[in-house]
Amino acid sequence: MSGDSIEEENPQESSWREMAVARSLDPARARAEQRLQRFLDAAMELMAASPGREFTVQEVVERSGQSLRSFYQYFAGKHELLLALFEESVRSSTAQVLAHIDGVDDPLERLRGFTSEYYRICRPSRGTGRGTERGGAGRGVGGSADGAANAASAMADFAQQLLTRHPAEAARAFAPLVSTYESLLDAAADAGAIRDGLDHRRITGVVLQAVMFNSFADTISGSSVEPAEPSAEGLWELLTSGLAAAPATKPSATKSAARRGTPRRPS
Amino acid sequence: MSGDSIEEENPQESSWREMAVARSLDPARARAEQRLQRFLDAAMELMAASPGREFTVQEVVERSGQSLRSFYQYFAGKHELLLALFEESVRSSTAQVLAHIDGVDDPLERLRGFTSEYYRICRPSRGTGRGTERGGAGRGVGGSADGAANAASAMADFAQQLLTRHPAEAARAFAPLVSTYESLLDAAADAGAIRDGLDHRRITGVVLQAVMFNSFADTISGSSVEPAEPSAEGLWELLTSGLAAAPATKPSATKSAARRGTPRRPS
DNA sequence: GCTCGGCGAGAACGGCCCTCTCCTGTGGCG
DNA sequence: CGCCACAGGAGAGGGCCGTTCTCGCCGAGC
Repeated sequence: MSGDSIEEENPQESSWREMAVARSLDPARARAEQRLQRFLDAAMELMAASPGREFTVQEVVERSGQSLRSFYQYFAGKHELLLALFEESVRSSTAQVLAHIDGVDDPLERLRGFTSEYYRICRPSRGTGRGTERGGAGRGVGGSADGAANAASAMADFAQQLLTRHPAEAARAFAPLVSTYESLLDAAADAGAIRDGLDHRRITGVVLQAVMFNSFADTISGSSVEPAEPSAEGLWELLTSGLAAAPATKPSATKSAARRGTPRRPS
Repeated sequence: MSGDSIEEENPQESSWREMAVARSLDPARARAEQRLQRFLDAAMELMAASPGREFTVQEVVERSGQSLRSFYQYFAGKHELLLALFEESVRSSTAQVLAHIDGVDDPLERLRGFTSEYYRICRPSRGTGRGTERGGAGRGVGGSADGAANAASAMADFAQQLLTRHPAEAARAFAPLVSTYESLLDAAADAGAIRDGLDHRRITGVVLQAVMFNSFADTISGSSVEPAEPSAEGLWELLTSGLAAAPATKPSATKSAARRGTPRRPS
């Protein structure tokens, strides 16, 4: 371990040496990264093109205009491609949701905004709106933010698999989202907006899981795909107030939020 | 739709006709049901034997001592076998959980008992305790309750797939559990134990989903597989009380439950 | 005895992931 | 200008799996 010290030499000498090597390697690296990105883009396009369907490696290869051989040079297997896609999706979703609550100051409101926006993102076939069908491919490494966000719902499909079959990698992939949410919880707790004594890490897991897989709840309860919009509010309201009978000492803000959530379905 | 009325004839004539046909078919039907059950049992044994792993049709066929041909006579595909297994698992889980709260009277306590017991059932590798390795196969159709319950955790693995790929069937399979939970909610609401104005159907979906896939929450938050026991209480407590800052009118039970949840990890 | 339906055995097929080999285009070098 | 190294495309092939199909056995009824 830490065996690179074998090659240590004078700092300045090694520095220009590295520079030279880097200059020689840089184009190669750039090309490699672009090729890799082409695979990622192709996969994203496929997921966006027919959501719910599982693409095949062949399709990715064909769409990317590269070869199977190259694919397995860059990814140890299909699984790694999916993992990379998923990581990027989590990263970009986190960024998007953070941007959404950018101007908000109240910690509880920030928590609410984060939750409901993440809910919206994870909702299938209810993305940012635009299709991104033939979106530009081959940007730099960190460029395609909205494409990733759009595919976030399709990602949830894969998230299950990842969560059950490769928990460690899943945890790593979720890390940015988790730490973000946890710090939002911390801030809310510091402000006294939520109760004390909660295990924020665990709450984070429960909430994110519930939000991400909320569509399952609709399916389980048989309400198919209709409800669409209002359940973000409903979920948030359940999350904050719980089921317990109100002791009638709640501040009125809770009340009004609850009222908006459940307007006696006319069905 | 509703096209079976075409074959309607005189009631009495068709009745003895049916009787005769039934008498002729009955042994055949019995044999058929037993064969079918052998497939189901074999699949359950496989799931119990190596949880998490996905069995193959071949394995089921071999273990059941029957032939591939028979398999496809009884099931349109692997998918239908899984669906049958899943339906049975839901049924038996529902029964088991209902039995668990059998002597309880207080509606809120019944709700709590149902929730936490279902949580326990869905917890992976934390079944009723016994292994059921070479459990008896070939009972009647509705007999193998504990085997099904034990495999419930492995079922969750499949539940995801079913929920995303065949929502209608999934909803049908979940129906008994859903209606049971919903009626528990209704009872609790009638007793004033939970707030008014909640959409019980939707709450049912959300809660069942959260409980069933709670292990995902642990994975997401990175707490791996350690937490085991206490989170059933934690989840129930979150569910009833929510996140909102307590107005200091809660009974002290809430406090003590929360304390157990967050012992400041020494890592 | 002879046929006929149920069923086991298992070959065959197609789709998938992945590996491996062949071969071409390209760029550096004497 | 000829040569070599090598990245990368094309695609055949192997293994696994679900699914289908064919064959042959065996017991039951005419």
